[in-house]
Amino acid sequence: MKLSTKGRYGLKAMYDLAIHFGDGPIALKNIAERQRISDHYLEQLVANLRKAGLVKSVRGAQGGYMLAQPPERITVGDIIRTLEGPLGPSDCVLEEDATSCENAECCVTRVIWEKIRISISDVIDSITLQDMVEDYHKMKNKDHYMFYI
Amino acid sequence: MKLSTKGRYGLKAMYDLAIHFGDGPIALKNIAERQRISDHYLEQLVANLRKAGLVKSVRGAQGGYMLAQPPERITVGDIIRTLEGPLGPSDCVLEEDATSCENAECCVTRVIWEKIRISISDVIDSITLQDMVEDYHKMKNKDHYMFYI
DNA sequence: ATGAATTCCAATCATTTCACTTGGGATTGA
DNA sequence: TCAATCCCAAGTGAAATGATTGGAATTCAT
Repeated sequence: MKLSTKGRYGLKAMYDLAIHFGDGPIALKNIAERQRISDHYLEQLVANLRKAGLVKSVRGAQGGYMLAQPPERITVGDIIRTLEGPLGPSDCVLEEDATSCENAECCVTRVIWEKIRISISDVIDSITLQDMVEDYHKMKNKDHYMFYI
Repeated sequence: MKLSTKGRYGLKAMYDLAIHFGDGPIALKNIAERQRISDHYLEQLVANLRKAGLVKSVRGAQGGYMLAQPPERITVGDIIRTLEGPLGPSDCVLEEDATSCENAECCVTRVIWEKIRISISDVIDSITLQDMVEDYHKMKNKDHYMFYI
């Protein structure tokens, strides 16, 4: 019941881009260093985020990535779903493409999985990158010697 | 972000035992047939549930398993945690043995994982096997030709 | 113009996890 | 006594995970 590194690294990278929103393109190498992620691996994740329209890229020297929309318009759910696929603790309750089960109508355990799925969705859909940026600024004020992560 | 079959099959089996609570020992073979699970695989799961004190066994012919406590005293969370280990979308927020991260204090993404973990716990800790048995009886009344799953 | 920095793309790979299966031994009721 | 059951340990094939490798294309700075 864990998220894979795709979702975890991906959110870190998007958070990093949100902190630097408006600063022009940010090179993947810098994000990978700050967040301590293999840059080649991060590249694969960001490729998916780009295809999903969440980031845009600038090629060539001094190129990099930036959020395709302002931080308040991108939710944690947008990012996690892009990288992990449709959510749900069981295939029979996935947000999309739920595996049809002939007994879905009378499956008592299914009701549980659905509740879990909804509770997770509620959390991730209610948090935007802007919320995270604000958390960052609060933390920065408390302990001014710490850099964000 | 899925539960493994351990948690899913395990909950089905415990639900089956809850339906038959008070009927004496239920053979694993019967549970496996009704729930359409490999019986040898289920055996491994039930072994863990027994070690955790959630079921008790009767050996020999006409033996089987039964809930060690009444259905209202066993939660979905008890079962899932026994079979899947401590919950959490990331190692850094596991219910037990959270991997200590030197930056935990100032990690903004960690806050998200914690919220997800709590929302899942809230769901699974609030549902008992008795709740599921009641769901079963409601469904049975609606469509009396259907057996539970 | 050139070259360094960067994104883009495709393939490969080692390890781990998953979901079982296999093969038996121990216990007990009929 | 034997069939049914629980108990136990090990093995296994397939898939997923989390990368690494190697290079092509693009662009800015000089």
